[in-house]
Amino acid sequence: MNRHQKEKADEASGQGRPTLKTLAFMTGLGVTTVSRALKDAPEIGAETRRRVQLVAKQIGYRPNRAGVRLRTGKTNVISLVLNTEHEIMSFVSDIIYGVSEVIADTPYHLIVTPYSRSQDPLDPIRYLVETGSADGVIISRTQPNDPRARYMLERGIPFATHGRTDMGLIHPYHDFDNYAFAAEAVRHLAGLGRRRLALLAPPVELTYHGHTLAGFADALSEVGASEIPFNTVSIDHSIEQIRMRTAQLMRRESRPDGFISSAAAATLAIVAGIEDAGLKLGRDVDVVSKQSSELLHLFRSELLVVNENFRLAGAELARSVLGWIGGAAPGTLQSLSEPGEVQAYRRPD
Amino acid sequence: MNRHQKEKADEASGQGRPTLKTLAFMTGLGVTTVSRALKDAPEIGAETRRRVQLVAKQIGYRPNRAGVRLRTGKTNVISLVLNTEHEIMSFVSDIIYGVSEVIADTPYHLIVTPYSRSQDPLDPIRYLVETGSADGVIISRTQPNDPRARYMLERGIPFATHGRTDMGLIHPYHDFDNYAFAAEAVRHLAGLGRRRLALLAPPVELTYHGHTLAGFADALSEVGASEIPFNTVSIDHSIEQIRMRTAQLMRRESRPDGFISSAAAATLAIVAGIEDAGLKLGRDVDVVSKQSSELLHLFRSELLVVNENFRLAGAELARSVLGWIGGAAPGTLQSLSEPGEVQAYRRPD
DNA sequence: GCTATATACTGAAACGTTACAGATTGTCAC
DNA sequence: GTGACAATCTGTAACGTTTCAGTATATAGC
Repeated sequence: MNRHQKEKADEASGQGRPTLKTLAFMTGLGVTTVSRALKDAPEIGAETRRRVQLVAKQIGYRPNRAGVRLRTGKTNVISLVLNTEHEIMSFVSDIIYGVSEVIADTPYHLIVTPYSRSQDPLDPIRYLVETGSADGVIISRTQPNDPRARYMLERGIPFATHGRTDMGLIHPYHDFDNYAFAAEAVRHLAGLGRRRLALLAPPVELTYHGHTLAGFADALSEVGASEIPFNTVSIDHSIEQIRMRTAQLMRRESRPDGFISSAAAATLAIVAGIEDAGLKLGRDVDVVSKQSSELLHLFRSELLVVNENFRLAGAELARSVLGWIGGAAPGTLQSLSEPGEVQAYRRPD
Repeated sequence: MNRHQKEKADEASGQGRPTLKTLAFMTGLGVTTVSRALKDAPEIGAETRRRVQLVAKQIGYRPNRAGVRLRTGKTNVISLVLNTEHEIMSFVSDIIYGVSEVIADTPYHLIVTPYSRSQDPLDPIRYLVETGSADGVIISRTQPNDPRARYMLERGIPFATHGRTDMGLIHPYHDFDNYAFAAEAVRHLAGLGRRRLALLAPPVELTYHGHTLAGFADALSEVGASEIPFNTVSIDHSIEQIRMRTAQLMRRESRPDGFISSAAAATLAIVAGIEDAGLKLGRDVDVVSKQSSELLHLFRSELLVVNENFRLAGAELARSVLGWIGGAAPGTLQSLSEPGEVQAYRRPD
């Protein structure tokens, strides 16, 4: 053993985190061989492969992310891009948990990339792409003509959108079927004898605003009910504004006898507005609302709810992005979640 | 210009992402000089420094994270470690937004590291430390004797805890003053003539369980009120269980005339339980609850609330970790957030 | 006994960065 | 004119990984 080799050995047996060099020294092989043995390359003997993998497991070898990333450009990172002002609360944590669930036994890390209202929504995307900070991206608040999706499609970076686009371009997405939700809600209200329905919709710029309106309109004509316009507010407005507008609406002669709400927080405001006007839920008016956690029935037992599972959405989105990174065709990574039945309150046993 | 230099130049002017080499070529300097000029090293001439920085800005140079990380070990990552089952929803997103706000104009990225109930809470921490995946860590669900804090303290990795420990060890934290919250709540209820108070506390293993109980007990004896034990459930229990236990309690002869609740979701269950027992909020019993968003008053206007700002907590936690990374003394990075007044509902104008 | 070919392994280079150890000037004291 | 010293800049090596271009040995064909 010459001086050069001696030094190498000394380094490799040092107590720092084990590297390929450590493994190479311990097995008596070259780093190249070790590197290949660990990824089951065919040109490595079966016996050697097993031996290397055994030693690696024994000493708890874990590839250095910076080394891999520098050499290959692979970051092993998925970025979830969030709007810090608009995103509804519970929504966010559920999505995060869903994503986490899926990437838990992969080498991927989840980084949260925020942007605020004041910024161009493209800013964080540009940052991610320009700096190569992620292998895949998940975005929400998807628009029919979404510049972010277009941008990422142009650059060839894998992504998935929460909600669909409408640009004639194919990309992975997960969406809740808001057309079906609105239509079912209308039918349910019609079944209760309600005939004059108001819709508190998502903000116009988002794709699912259109879906929701279409489901609402189609079912209205199907059941022969009519719409009471309520489009001066959306679920993005403040609780106070929604409450006030609802109260105003309910004091009119031509008030609705049914509401459909696209978000649980907004529903609280609607109910408050209804009661501000001196009317009673279940008697003067019925409300069907989406919710993502089972809380609305505690709020008012007269509420009618449809559940939207955001944890599932997060999981599906993560699966889609990983699939695209893994080489699957984007068109095969799209999913739509169907709403369950409209649920009335059932008293606990 | 010899062949060797020519090649270098060709590479450096290529259209890939600019690196130090690109800058070195453009300015006619060496990479070492450029590297130093960018970080304002004193041995670089003022004029050169300006020139390099100007060019860097012009062509949008951004240091390659993998390069820095490999060379220095600095990850520029803060990890937020979350329990995917227990963490209350809105809570999580607010903390994330708070952290994001603070690290927005730093080179730091936020990664979310989840762990589930089935796992040892130390697992994710060990992973982060062993793989050197983060420069700083934020943990929640802090316990009086917290193995995670102890572990990180031993390894010398900067972290901050949401909630305090009680091990005689010094580390950064941010906490809400739950002692003051419980005490104020008791005083407020006593002021309304309530004398028999029940507390729905945090789970026993968390540090703030103790704080809350202490504030509750101290104020009880101060105002001469008594406790109706309600310790078969905590805010970690399911909505259904809390509701059922509350209803049971309220049907007893010795029922409380006041409740204090440490979490908004649990408060919904308490109110439901109260009403299940045929009693009326504000008449038979008053409830003081913490909340992190202004929703409880919409739920029942009779509720009394104290606000806890989790976005602020996230921001403080991020500042603490960054401070520690930056070399500040851990003991100077501790903060306690005082609760505001107990708020009754005020009708909107 | 020779070449061709497959098998199993290896060293060197490169990704972008920073730290170390110089190298080249110019200035000043004497 | 010489030595000392500060000011400013530079090349090389290293972090851990993968890829490229081999090398060495054994097997087979003829």
